[in-house]
Amino acid sequence: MGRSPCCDKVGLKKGPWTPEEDQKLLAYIEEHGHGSWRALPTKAGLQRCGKSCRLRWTNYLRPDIKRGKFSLQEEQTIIQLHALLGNRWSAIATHLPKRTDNEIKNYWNTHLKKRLAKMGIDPVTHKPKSDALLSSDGQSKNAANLSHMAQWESARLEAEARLVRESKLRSNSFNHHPGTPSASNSAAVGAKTAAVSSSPPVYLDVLKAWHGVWPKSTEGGGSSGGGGGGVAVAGDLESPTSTLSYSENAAAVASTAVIDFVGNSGSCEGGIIKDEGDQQEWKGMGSSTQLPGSFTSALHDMAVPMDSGAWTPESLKTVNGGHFIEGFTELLLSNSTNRTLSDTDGGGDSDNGGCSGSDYYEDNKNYWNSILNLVNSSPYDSPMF
DNA sequence: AAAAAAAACAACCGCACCACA
DNA sequence: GTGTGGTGCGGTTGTTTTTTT
Repeated sequence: MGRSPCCDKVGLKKGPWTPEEDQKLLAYIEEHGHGSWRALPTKAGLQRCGKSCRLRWTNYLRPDIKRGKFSLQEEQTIIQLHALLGNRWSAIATHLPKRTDNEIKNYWNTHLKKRLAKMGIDPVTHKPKSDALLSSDGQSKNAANLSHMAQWESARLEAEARLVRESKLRSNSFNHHPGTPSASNSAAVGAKTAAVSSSPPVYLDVLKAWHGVWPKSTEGGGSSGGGGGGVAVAGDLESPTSTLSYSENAAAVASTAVIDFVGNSGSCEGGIIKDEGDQQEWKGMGSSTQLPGSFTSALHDMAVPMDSGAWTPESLKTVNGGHFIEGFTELLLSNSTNRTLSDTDGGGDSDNGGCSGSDYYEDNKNYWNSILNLVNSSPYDSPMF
C-alpha cells in the first residue's frame, strides 16, 4: 500500500494553530464542507497539510464538541469501556457524546490511568498489581473459563464490527454531511442506521443463549451454593470460536477485568489513594444512589433487561433505577469505596460486601450479565463493536 | 518572586484499512 | 489483482499551564 507523504511537504506549517488559521478553516468548512481534506488547505488558503486540518477540525473546531472537565459519569463510562475494550478510543468515544477519541485518550493517560495505578490496579489489564487471585484450582478454572467467555464475546464483537461497517456504508448513501468524522459521530451514524434498518440485531440470539447459561446453571445450585456452581457453569460454556484478531487483546482485557473486579472484591485488600478533590467526587458517586459498602448488591442490581434499547450515558443512568453505573464502577473501585464510604454510609462490611467467598461466583455471573447488558443494550450497529 | 517539576493539553506521526481506478 | 489516494485510529511527542519548592 502506498502511503502519501502528507505532512512532509516543504513549506507547510506545523505546530499550534493560530486563531486566524482556525477561522479560515471554520469558515471554509461551514461554507463548503471539508470534501477532500487533501485539497482543502489550498482552497482554504491554509499552509497546512490536509491531515492537520482534519485533526484540527475533528478534535477542536467541530461545533458539536463539548470541552472542559469530564464529569464523574463520563469518567466511569471511560473506565468501564476501557476495561471492556482496551485502548479503542474511537469506540469508547462513540458512547461519550461530544467527546473526541483524542480527548478521551488524553484524559485517560493523564488522569484515569494514574488514578487506577494509585489504587493498585494495572490500568492496562485492570488487574490488581499484586494478584493473588489464581491460587486455588477452582479459581484458576474459573479464570480460564472467563477468558473463554471473553474470547467468545470478542469474536462476536468482531463479527458485529463487520455489520457496522456495512451499515455505515448504507447509511452514508442516505446522508452525507460535510465534516462528519467517524470517530465521534459514529454514534449518530449508528442511530441513523438503526432508523433505516428495521431488522433485529443479528447477534441477539447468540447473546441471549449465552446470557441464559448463567441463570440456568447458577440458580440451580443456588447463588450461595459456593464455588462449585460457578465452576460448573463455566464448564458448560464452550466458546464457539477463537478466531480472533484484535480481540485477543480485548479478550484478555475483558477477562482480566472480570478477574480483577471479582478478585479485588474477594480479597478485600488494597485501599483508595486519591487526590483530595477526586476523593470528594468519588465519595459522592458512591453515596449517591447505591449502598457503597455493598458492591455485590450493586452487582445484583445490574441485571437489567436484555432489550433495553440504545445505550447512552443517559440511558445508563436510568437503567435499573440508576444503579448500573454505580454498580459497575463499584466493582472496579469496590474495596476502596468500601473503605472510604463505609464510615459515612454507616453500612457495615459484615454482609456479603464482596468479601464472602460464597458470592464469588455470583459476582462473576452478575459481572458478565452486566457486560452483556452493556453490550446488548448498545446500539447494535455501534462502531464500538 | 523565581526556578524546577509535574500535569495537562494539543498536535503530529505512522500504520492500517477501504474504495476506486 | 494491484497500485494509489483518502481517511481513521492509536501511540507518541512537544508545548503550555499549573503546582511545588
